[in-house]
Amino acid sequence: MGPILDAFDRKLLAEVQRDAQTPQSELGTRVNLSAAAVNRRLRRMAELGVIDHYAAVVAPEKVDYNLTVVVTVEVESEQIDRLDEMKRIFAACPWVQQCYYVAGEWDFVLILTVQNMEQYNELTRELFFSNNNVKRFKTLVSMSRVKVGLGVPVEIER
Amino acid sequence: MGPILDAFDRKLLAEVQRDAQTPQSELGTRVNLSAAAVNRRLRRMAELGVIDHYAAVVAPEKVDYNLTVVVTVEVESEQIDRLDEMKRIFAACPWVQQCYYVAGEWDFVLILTVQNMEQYNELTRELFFSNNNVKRFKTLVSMSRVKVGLGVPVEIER
DNA sequence: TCTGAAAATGGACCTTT
DNA sequence: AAAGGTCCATTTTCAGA
Repeated sequence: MGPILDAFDRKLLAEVQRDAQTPQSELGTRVNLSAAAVNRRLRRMAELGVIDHYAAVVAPEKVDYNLTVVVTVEVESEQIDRLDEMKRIFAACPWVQQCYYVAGEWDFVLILTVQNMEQYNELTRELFFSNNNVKRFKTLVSMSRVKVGLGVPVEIER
Repeated sequence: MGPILDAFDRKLLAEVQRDAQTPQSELGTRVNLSAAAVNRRLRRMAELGVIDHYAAVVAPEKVDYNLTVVVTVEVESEQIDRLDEMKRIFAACPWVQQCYYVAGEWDFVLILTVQNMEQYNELTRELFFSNNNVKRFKTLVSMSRVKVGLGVPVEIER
């Protein structure tokens, strides 16, 4: 599978990851391409799945979600179907923004966005205490969201 | 303080967090509002900063970024300016997608997106080993990104 | 809420390499 | 062929009545 993206594509990706509202004509002047070419390239990358989707990014604190919590979880059994069950539960929880199944000292890492500690306490009961496959979990309360994004550094060479 | 969002706003937010490309007319039929009303509400939320920005979401694996790593970091000194320096460094690193300053057993949690282990090794040298304020750090390699998003569960009641 | 203007997208078609 | 550019139709956004 050859390189799918050229330098134009990468520059465009960097731009639309930062701000997807920029008109294609403006993107064109920035990367030195006509608006039509920009349009074709963006469409192509969407079709390839390189661009998965476009999304509005909401500021949690503006909607009273002031608490971000990182939780590490160790499981009791690593049996496939029990793991799948946990993944399903975590993924389905609206307060769980991210869930990674990891190798290392822990089995899962979760990023939760909640309104307050009380809400988090409720969630711990729901997600961890009442789940008999959770051996232990550790809570790290975020005091500052230093950097928050999902971007991919497509234009970086190394 | 917090701007008031009604049920329409919340439903709209949920929609555009999922997919920001949906035409406002279509959003209108979904939430039972005219396209113009949808337009005004979205604009208002953008002005209030509730909607911070719009972004293209790139699929990392399609651009050869197949490795997600969660790193916990403990610092040597919690002196303000040394912490600020670290935050600055972490935030400036293109491979660092997220950085949380946390309370608990660790001081920082980082989410990194890299192409391979070799690249991660280089980064550990750059970010951790060569930083004399890093006391220790722990690496958790993601085997599966069970859920990945930045959404806020605005439409959930509790 | 409706109407219409302005802007942006996306296709047709031709040119360049 | 593959990709760019120009032009034009269609769709979408957005302001005024």
